[in-house]
Amino acid sequence: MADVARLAGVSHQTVSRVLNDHPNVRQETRERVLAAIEGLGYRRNSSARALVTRQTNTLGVVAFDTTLYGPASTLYGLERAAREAGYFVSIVSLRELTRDDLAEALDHLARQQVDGLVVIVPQSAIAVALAEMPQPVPVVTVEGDAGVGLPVVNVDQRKGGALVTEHLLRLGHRTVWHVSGPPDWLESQARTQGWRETLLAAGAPIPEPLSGDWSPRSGYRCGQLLAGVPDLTAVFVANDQMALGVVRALDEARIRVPDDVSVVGFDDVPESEFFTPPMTTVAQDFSEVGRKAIELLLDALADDRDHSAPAAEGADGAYPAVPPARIVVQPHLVVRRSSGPPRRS
Amino acid sequence: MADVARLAGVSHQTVSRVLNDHPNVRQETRERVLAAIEGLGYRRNSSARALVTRQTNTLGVVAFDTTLYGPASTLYGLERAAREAGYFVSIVSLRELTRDDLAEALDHLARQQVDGLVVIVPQSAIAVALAEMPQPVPVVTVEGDAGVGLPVVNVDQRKGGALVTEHLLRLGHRTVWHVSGPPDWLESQARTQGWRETLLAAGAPIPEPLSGDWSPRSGYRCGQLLAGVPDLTAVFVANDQMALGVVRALDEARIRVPDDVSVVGFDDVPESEFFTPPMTTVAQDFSEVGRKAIELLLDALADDRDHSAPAAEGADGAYPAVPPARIVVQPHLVVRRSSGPPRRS
DNA sequence: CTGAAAGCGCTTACAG
DNA sequence: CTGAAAGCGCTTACAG
Repeated sequence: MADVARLAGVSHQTVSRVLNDHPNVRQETRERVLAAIEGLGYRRNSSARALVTRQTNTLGVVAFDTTLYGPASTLYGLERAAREAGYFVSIVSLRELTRDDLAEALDHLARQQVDGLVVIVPQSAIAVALAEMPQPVPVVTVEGDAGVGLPVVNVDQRKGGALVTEHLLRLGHRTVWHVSGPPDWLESQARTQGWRETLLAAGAPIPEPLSGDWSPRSGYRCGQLLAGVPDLTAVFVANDQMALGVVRALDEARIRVPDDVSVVGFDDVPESEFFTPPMTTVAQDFSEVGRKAIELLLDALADDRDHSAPAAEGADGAYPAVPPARIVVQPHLVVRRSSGPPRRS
Repeated sequence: MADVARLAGVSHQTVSRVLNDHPNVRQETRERVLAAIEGLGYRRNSSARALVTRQTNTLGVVAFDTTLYGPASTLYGLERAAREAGYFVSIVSLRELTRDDLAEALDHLARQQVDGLVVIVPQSAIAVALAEMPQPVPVVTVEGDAGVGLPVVNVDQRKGGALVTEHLLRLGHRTVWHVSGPPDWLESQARTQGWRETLLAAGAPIPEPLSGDWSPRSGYRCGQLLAGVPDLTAVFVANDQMALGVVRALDEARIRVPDDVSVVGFDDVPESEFFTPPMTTVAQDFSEVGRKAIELLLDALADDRDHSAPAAEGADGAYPAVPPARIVVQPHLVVRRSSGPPRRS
């Protein structure tokens, strides 16, 4: 910066001014400085800047199992939105969904002095744990709505479960069986709730749901159980991977999809259109979720800056009690060949 | 830090010494300082530290399409290994695989002053472009071996292609058709090469390969073409997603897998075991790739520090010309039901 | 083994 | 519109 100042024939804080788009710089001076910057290939030292501004311009993301399509897509949306807003993104993937791992991740990111955090917290216990941890910086949660008072963006999973169930009922099925995800996952709970409520509203019998761990293998095991159910005509499986396993197990039991049994998944992974048969499923706009989360976080950061200015605060310095922001993204049903009317028996 | 020093009754650089595990601190002093740190919940300011040490302790990763299983898994391995080594990881996903996007990504990461970079460069043109760009910090490439002189870790894709082809020939197929990935992808080229060499060595006819873009849809289109090939008995498809599409298209043409035609994929995505039929494929240890890449990068960083010390350098300050490091991870064949002996016609 | 001093490269009131 | 000065919170020779 000193070099730039010298070459442009100004002081170094004038250089700083043009770098920060300060208004009080004469046009001609600005141009001279810009030329010097260009000529020297100068690049501002971000550490020095962070030291004085107390902002690192980096956002932390903590996620779980980013090899799955959903988290990976959300992460992609987050990264893209953050970068477009001029932020760096630092990521940590949890090995396990435990309180300790989460605490460690937050600690790691705090060490880096991120300006804000987005945490993907799929389990209720984890959402609660997160809410109880000290939060030195603004936090936005994704899929973490356990009513714990943190800002959240999520997909309306309950609606998704309802869409599937309505679809199957409308096709003429008397009821719909269900393979849920792990019971302690929020997404899993909401999808199951949507399914149950819809059956209830329709006066349809409500079978005992089976549950898997999202993996195709667990779906396969549930499928083997389902193959023994008399009168089975329709199954709602809580994700596409498990649905694939269910179809496989039914196939091995000589039960045809959709001729004998309709199977519907959830997520609309890119493969699902090419499963045998192509899978009816629910699409979620993960990128949108990522974008919205960053939007919310940037809003929170801006609020934070406003409030830290010693302006119109309450006497006790407390923030006005605004309810935490909530953004809900709507899913939609994608009908393919794995679902159809029940076979007349 | 001043607070800690005061509480411990020492100067602030003694605090710095215990923080940096400097040997010259009396045990008793160290303990007093540690206690003060604990008591105050003190955490070192990383920006200030980075400013003076010129190390941010963060590694940059640039990847393309991290929603795919391979890149997502590699990223996971990278992140985990980096964090275990005490590094932060900052990620940028390329929207498009172009020179401009790559340059922009590197610029972004340079702005953050990462200590080192791992770049996943699947296309030959991109590998070349990367090699030509100025590299202010050590770089390790993944799947980027275009002989451009950068350190690289990759999977032996050629071997993978050979494993598949040998497997099918051994089952008794006269030859093996091939659906490759995009021709400008290095992984694609290597898999095709392994296939071709194996057919050649066996004296088998070499059909003209089809090619897709890794998506299930493109596999589906190729499958429709293959359905019209007389004498078709075996196909090697360059990834599992496309293989899924191929199977779907064959199925629609009433061609049964594996009864009529054997199909083999590549990658061993978690779903492939539950496809209908379960897919024979090639497994790659993506986490291992990630770990090795970080290992290589950390080595390079250590070398860099050694060399920047004004020790035993050549007169011109040039580094000794060691060839760039290369790590090759071996893939292995996973045989499932989608491949079998040809039908006697 | 420990402390006083300088400096890393910026930004930010404060003057002019 | 522009500059001289202080300071952000560390580390690192340099003394003692």
